[in-house]
Amino acid sequence: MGRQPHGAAPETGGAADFAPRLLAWFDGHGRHDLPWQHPRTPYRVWLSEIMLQQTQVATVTGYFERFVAALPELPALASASQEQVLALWSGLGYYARARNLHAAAKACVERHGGELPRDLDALVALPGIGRSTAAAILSQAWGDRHAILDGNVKRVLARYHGVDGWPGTPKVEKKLWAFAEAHVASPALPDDRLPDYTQAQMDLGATLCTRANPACLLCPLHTDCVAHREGRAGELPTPRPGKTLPQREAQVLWLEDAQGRILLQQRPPAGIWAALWTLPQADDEAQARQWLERTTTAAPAAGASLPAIAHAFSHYRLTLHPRRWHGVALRDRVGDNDGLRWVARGELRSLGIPAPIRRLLES
DNA sequence: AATGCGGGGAT
DNA sequence: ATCCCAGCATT
Repeated sequence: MGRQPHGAAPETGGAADFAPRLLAWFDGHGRHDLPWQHPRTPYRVWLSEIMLQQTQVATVTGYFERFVAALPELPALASASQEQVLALWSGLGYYARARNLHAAAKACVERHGGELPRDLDALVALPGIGRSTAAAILSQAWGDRHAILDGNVKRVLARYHGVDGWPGTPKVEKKLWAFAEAHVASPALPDDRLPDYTQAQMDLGATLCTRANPACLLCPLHTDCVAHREGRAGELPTPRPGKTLPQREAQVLWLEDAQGRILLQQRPPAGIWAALWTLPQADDEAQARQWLERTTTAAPAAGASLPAIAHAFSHYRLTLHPRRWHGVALRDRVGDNDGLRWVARGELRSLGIPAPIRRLLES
C-alpha cells in the first residue's frame, strides 16, 4: 500500500501515517536497552525471539543473560550438550523451543557456515522458526523489510483497523497479516528504520496498547484507531473462546538414599516436560506402590505425605501428591536403562527440571 | 482446523 | 480464578 494520491482519504488516510507516527513515538518512549539490543547480533536476536515466544520480557531477561554468558555464539550452542541447553532453559517452559534451538544451531553449522542465513525461507526451514520469528530476526538484526505478526502486533492491528474475530483463527490471522504487510511496505517507512519499526510495534503493544486498560490517550495512533474511535478498544481483539480445563492427578515419589541423594527419572522424549528430569511419577497410589516395590527397597506405607501441589498448564490442570522416603536403595535388577539416576542436591542446577518439581526439591 | 506444549504476570 | 503472553509443530 502506497501513499494516497492526494491528501488523506477519510477512511484509510491513517494507514500511511502508521509507521511515521509509530517511529516518532518510539524515539522518545520505546525500549532501547533490552539485553538483546546490545549488541544486536543475529544470534542474540534469534535467541531472544525464541525465548520470547509466548513468554513476557520480564520473564526472559534473566534466562537470556545466563544463556548468552554460557553460550555466547552460535557455534558454542551447536557444540553444547542437550543436557546443558535444557538446564539453561529449565523453568522457562515450552522445552521444545530449547530442543529446536539446539537442532537449528547444528543445522546452521552444517548448512550455513555456522551462521544464521539472511533469508526468510531458509530461516523458516530451521526448526522452531516460523514466519513471524524469521521476519523479526531479519528486520532487527539486518534491517531487512519484513512484516512481523506476534501477539503485540495482532492486538495493535486488530484495534487500529477494527478487525473482529479471535486472531487464533486462520481467517482473522490472514487479515492481520495483510495489514502488517501493507504497513511495512509503506514508502513512509524509511529503509534504515526497520529494526526500530519492528521494535516499536512490540513496544507499543507491550506498554500502551495492552490487553487490559490500554492507554489510548498516550498512543501516537489513537486518532486513526478504529477501535478507539468506536469505543471498542476494550473489546478487541476478540478473546479466545472459553473452555474448561481437564483435571489430572499424579503421585510424586521423592526418594533419598543413605547419602541424601535424590532419585530422578528422565521423562520420555515427547509429551509434557519431554526429556526433562523429574521425580518418579505414578497415576495413582496403587501404581505408585507397585513401582516402589518392584524398583526400590522403600516401604510404601512409610512415605511421609507432603502438601499437594497445584500446577496449571495451558491445556489441563495437574495436582501433584508428593510423598517422601529416606534411606532408600534400588533393587539389584534395576538397570540404568530406566532413566533413573541418583542426584546430589548440588547437581540439581545442572539439570533440566520442571519448575514445580524444582520448587518442591528446593523447599 | 484443532490441538499440544510451561510458566508466570496482570487483573 | 481467569486470561493470555515477542508462536511453532504436529495431526
